[in-house]
Amino acid sequence: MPELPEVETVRRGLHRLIIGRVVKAADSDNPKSFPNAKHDVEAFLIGATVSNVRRRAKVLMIDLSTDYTLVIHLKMTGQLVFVGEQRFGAGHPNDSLINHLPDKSTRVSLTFTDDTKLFFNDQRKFGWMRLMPTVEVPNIDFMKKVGPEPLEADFTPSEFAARFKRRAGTSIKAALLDQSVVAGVGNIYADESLWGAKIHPKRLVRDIKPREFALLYTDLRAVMNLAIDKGGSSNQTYINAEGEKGRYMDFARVFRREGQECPRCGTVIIKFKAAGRGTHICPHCQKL
DNA sequence: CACTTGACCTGTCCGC
DNA sequence: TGCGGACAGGTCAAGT
Repeated sequence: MPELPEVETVRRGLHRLIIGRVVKAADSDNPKSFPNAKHDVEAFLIGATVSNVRRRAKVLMIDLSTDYTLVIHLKMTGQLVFVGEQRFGAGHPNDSLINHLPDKSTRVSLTFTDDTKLFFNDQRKFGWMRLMPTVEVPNIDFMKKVGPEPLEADFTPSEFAARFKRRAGTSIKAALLDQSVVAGVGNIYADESLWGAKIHPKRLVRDIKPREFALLYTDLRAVMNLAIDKGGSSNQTYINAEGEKGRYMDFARVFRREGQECPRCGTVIIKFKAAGRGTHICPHCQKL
């Protein structure tokens, strides 16, 4: 699923819903989804109070009163869904998304002392949840190499352009997807921002002009901020912490719009493979 | 080092 | 209706 805007949407929901709740039980059916030793879970998760919910790149961190943290990566199909005091009534839009939980994709279930629950669902099992000391989180390999947060106020256009230097020989799309260049960009917002900046995804980084980097910086931030505002993109499986879909796909300009007209010039949008991923462009606006 | 490709999984959709 | 293959919001460990 989830790129920065989707993970941020989940974070905001969890921040509102689970802080202060106390963990009573933790169950998992899949060691790869939750590879923690039982004695650690019993010592540092059971009985712990949720103190904060943070995000770095596409990684979520649920901080606990025990100075341990649940670190979570949703990868392609992960969901974190809170089921509260009352479930939705039959006929409610979220009814079918939440009321059946847990289901066959549930990898981890947390139960709080008030009997509310947090489910980690993940159809493809790529995602994971790990319990570790809070001070150790910055030392995991991913955190050490991940690039800056693109939406931070102090992230400048010149820093953005400079981060690409190391990837001069690859395509701009591959570089955008590289989490060590800039944090949080995935396939949807790579395509959307490259369309905004009128850059063909297969162009080499070394051939991108400073003026084009400036446009890409501006559009990437605009697209991600809009996506957060719309609650993310629900292309297939993504839902937020309350089981709701995001609405950014209603605003998408090229992603998954092959065969439809470019909203800027009317040329038919095409799809092909770039950087190993399905890629969408306007062939008139984005020339190689 | 920098770059590309396959692997990790399950489910769905599309063409025959 | 069945079956094979391609494909799906992401990283990694390998290979060159």
